[in-house]
Amino acid sequence: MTNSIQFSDRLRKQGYRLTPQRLAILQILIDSGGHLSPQQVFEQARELTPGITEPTVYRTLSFLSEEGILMPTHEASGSLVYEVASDLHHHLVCRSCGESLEIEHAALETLYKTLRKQTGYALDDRHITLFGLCPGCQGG
Amino acid sequence: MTNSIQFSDRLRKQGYRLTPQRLAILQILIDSGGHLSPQQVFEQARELTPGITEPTVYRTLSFLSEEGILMPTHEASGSLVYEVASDLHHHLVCRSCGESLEIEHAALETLYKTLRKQTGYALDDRHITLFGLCPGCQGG
DNA sequence: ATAAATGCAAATAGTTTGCATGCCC
DNA sequence: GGGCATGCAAACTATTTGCATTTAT
Repeated sequence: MTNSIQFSDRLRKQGYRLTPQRLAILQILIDSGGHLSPQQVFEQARELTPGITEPTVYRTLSFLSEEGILMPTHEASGSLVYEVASDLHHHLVCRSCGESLEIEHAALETLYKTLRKQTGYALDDRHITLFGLCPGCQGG
Repeated sequence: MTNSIQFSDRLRKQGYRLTPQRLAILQILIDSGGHLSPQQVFEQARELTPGITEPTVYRTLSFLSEEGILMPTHEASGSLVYEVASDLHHHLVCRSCGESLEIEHAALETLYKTLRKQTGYALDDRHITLFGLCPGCQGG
């Protein structure tokens, strides 16, 4: 259901332009179905729009994030990745094989509430990446 | 109770050397009582051991982390910080004023167990930084 | 004495900025 | 046509590496 067309009018109405570079970058993130680093996006974008440069990729990723179309996230490893902003969800990543899994925000709701009571802090992280070992990698 | 002397013998026995730079960096982290970035450590270290260089700070932070004396952590902002490795705990940071709070690992145990059941993943993050608004910053 | 750690300099990786040109609307 | 977006080049920041020298043991 997710496609780039639905963003077209929205952006145009705000006076922004739909360039091939922007569409390519958005399409790449949509097709990936997950999160990609700026460098990964750059490499894939070169195939769709030869001649595209890194600054454009970085600027576009920031732009689309400001528009709420993408969501930037820092993984625990410190690396920055982007993904299409959709429903609130978080990630589980296997330290061993790198496999990752989406988890619903509901899974964290309990923790948020508990901490709210204990500390008064109102947590608002919209995306957290948690690390561990997937079932397949736990075998001694 | 935490001081650098307890690490001395341990390191020496492994054939490592106790240099003024290493002791200074460790002391800085101990005194800070929290987490510091490599740059912050560097700035403070220059006062204790003039002439110290950035590569030394980076190498020492890595070294002490490998020895299990320090714990490196990536905050959600992507910046790398170090702190003295001690009991398992996590951090709550206020997005508005920056105030931070330690929370016990127990607070996350429930979440870990729930996710274990739901996904099979064995979570093992030993330090997570969560963001939100502290009580003082929640007021409209 | 000797191996480990430091300082210096330079390389590297990732990201950002300034500006003239190009192109979407 | 007008202004936003791009490409190019260069600057920047944080971090890492190589190597000769120093120094803790």
